[in-house]
Amino acid sequence: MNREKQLRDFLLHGDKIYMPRVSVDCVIFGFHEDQLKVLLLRWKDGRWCLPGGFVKWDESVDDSAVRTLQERTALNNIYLQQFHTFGAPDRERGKKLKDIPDSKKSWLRDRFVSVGYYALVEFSKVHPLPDWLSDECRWCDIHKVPALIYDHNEMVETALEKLRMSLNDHPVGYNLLQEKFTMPELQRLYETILDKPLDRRNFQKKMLSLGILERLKERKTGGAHKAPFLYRFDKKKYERAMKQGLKLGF
Amino acid sequence: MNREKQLRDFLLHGDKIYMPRVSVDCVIFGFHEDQLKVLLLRWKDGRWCLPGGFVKWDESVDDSAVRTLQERTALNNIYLQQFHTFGAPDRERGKKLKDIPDSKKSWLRDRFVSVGYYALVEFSKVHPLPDWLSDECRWCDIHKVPALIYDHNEMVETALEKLRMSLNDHPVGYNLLQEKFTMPELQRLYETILDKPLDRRNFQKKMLSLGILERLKERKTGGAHKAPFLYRFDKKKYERAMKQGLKLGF
DNA sequence: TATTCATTGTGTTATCAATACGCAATAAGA
DNA sequence: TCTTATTGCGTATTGATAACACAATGAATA
Repeated sequence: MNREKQLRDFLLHGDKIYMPRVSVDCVIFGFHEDQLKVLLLRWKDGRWCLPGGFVKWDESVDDSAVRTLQERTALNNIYLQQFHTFGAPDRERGKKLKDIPDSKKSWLRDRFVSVGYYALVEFSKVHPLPDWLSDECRWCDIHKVPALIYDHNEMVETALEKLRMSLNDHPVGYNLLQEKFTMPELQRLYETILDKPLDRRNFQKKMLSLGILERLKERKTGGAHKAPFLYRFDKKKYERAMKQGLKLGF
Repeated sequence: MNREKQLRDFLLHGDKIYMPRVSVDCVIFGFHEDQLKVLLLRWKDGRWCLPGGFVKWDESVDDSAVRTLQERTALNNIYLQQFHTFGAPDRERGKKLKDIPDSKKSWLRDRFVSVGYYALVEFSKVHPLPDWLSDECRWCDIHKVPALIYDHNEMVETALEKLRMSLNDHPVGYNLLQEKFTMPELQRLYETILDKPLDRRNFQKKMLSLGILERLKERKTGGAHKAPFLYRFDKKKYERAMKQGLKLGF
């Protein structure tokens, strides 16, 4: 079988391409139907995990995260942020490599330290792709993440905390929403990330006061009530405001 | 010579104790004479670097940072914070291992990824100790850091940025100052870290409003002017306030 | 067609925090 | 004793945040 040969070759000779002891894992956030989502992989043995990968000898750790992201989402120019490195000695304890011949000689045998990144992507543009070890790659509601391998649940938690903290300096809506969006949509994004309700009117006031939004003439029709305006980020004003550092203060 | 044998043994067999490819570097901050300081090492070849070390096979990356700290400062219970991982493929380019026999076989040969930590210590309690590769371990003013090896200058910059950002959530004075201190001393600490002047009266008002300081009956005499009160942190109130998250807002 | 209803857009007011100062008290030196 | 730089405490002003009122709208319903 071809895949078996591929796996065996990876186990025994992967260290010619990849640096041992260091890996990368990505918490990829998306926003859909008023819910914050993360992208998960299901291994052939049924267990769930975060998208991740290894670092090539001649590439930076950051670049290996970019590569992982591209391979799983088919997206370029992704907003990516290193958030923490996980280095417990037993973090990969488990049945890794079990039943695989020659695994004792593999470069994967001993412990790995993993550098965690989180990414913000536009949900509708993503086409999730499983890797060659996985059967499935799909979005999962942030509140319904199943048990993941190793310390990956902790990674999701930590990534969400860091995302929350960066909320005051980085208008994450720019990366998570579609180009055109309504004020209620933007508000629900913030409410979902912060996990608390915000006053509708004060939220709108604060967002508009930042001067980074452009109101379009269109409205979003089709809803059952008053049609809200559509907005988009004004890229120039957005970047000018970012340099001076936003202060949202939620 | 004994030291040469020790070095050779470390180069050839260190990987029995230490995990290759991953290292740890520490930016150790202290505060003395109104200046923020970092602890630096001078190698036998004259170059300066940050205190760092390697990760034992059975210890966590965090623990290896704690061990490094203890070995350089002879302190326990140090406030330590992982702040970034540095993983450029050429970050150790230079004359590492040059002129050392058998270096081609060493586990140190290829690239390392380094996990950066910063520490806050009480200057007066530290007894800087060089490691076995260094001649000297001493404090250096944050504004006068010389050229350091590899990417260590970038590490200092990044650590300072992160320290600044954490200033609003963590009253760093608790870790950097002596037990008893005056309000002007606390203010100058903040001014040094933020690199900007603060209004004396508003600073005092805000600090006292946090309710984590205890004013002592003593005053600090000996100065050329009005004797300021001495304060210390009220540990219970301090920790209670920390759980709810301080908001300093400088 | 008129009515109902949930939702949106735009205010106003009250409260709290941050900033900019004024001034008396004080310790050391002249 | 007087001067000087500094400390402790206080107030006025400004600005931001939080709480709430109300008219406008678009679809569903009677």
